[in-house]
Amino acid sequence: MAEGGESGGRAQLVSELVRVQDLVRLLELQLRAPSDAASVDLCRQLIHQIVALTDRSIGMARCSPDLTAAAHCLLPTAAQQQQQPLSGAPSPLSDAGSDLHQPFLRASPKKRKATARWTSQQVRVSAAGAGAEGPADDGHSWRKYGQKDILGAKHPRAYYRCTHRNSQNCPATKQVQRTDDDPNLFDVVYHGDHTCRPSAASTRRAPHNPHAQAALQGLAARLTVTTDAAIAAAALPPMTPESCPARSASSPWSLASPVASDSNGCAPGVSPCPVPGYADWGSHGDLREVVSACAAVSDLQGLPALDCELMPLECFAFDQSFDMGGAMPSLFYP
DNA sequence: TTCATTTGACCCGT
DNA sequence: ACGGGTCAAATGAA
Repeated sequence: MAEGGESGGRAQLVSELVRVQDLVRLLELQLRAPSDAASVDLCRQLIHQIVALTDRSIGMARCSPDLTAAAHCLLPTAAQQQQQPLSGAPSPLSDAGSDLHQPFLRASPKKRKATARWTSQQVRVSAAGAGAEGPADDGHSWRKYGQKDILGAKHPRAYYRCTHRNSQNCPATKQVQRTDDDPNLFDVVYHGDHTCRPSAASTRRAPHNPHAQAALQGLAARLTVTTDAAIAAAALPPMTPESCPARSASSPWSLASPVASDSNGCAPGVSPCPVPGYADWGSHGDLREVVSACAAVSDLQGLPALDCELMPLECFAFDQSFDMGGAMPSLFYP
């Protein structure tokens, strides 16, 4: 993206968010260490700092004149979210978003056997650390049951269902599609919740598995949690280059952080990695989602004596009661 | 032998 | 008719 001149406010906001990112990396490092009371305390301190910084960033974003327009575009009220139709998605990618979500947001399922009560969550996942064939393992075992070429999309969409669908009637499915603009990125749409029991999940990891950390790293550095409401927001009529000049017209999607800190040979250490995509953070939506990832981590703060090292990825679930009005997409600990 | 993947056909909503 | 989602037979890998 070619933003001509970045305002001081935005630069300051980005600076704040860079600090947030550094704190998240510190948190990641801390989570790698053997967890004891001291490390848990340190994690909590880091989380407090992250929360404080994100609060400041949000305040800056709301006060910054050149971001408020974008904020109006991207932060609809909860009432708006409920009222806005999901039409008008501009790209094949957003097609995956809007079209796929309609059956789940609207009462009537579009496809046969579609479950109207299903929820859906979208994430954009970097595949840099997981090979070119697909995004990293998300902790569940999936079985591919189909693949389709999607109109207007360069890459086919793969359909997966939970391996335990038959044995445990687990309704979870996901769709994975490589993004058009970046082959290293995958749009993953999760439908339904896993009802399969952990004990029966043959591919479950041992307690000290890297995926637990990958989950947190993903939150902080690789994943963009995009709720239905956010997708709806992305498809809002006001989201036009005219009315939303600060926003990139390329895609309603955004990558939480361009830094694949654990996958590009760039150690997720204290020293910050180069951030090649920062200049591309052209929208408040992008910034907001970075904040979201941080806030998701901060949600862990309230956990009693959370042993992050031992926490399995499956402990996370998307907070479906997420309120776009004032909160952020978050993960909760069931 | 079992399980996962591939892929063409089918179903269903628009 | 078209496009997206699912089914199920064929195939391959462990």
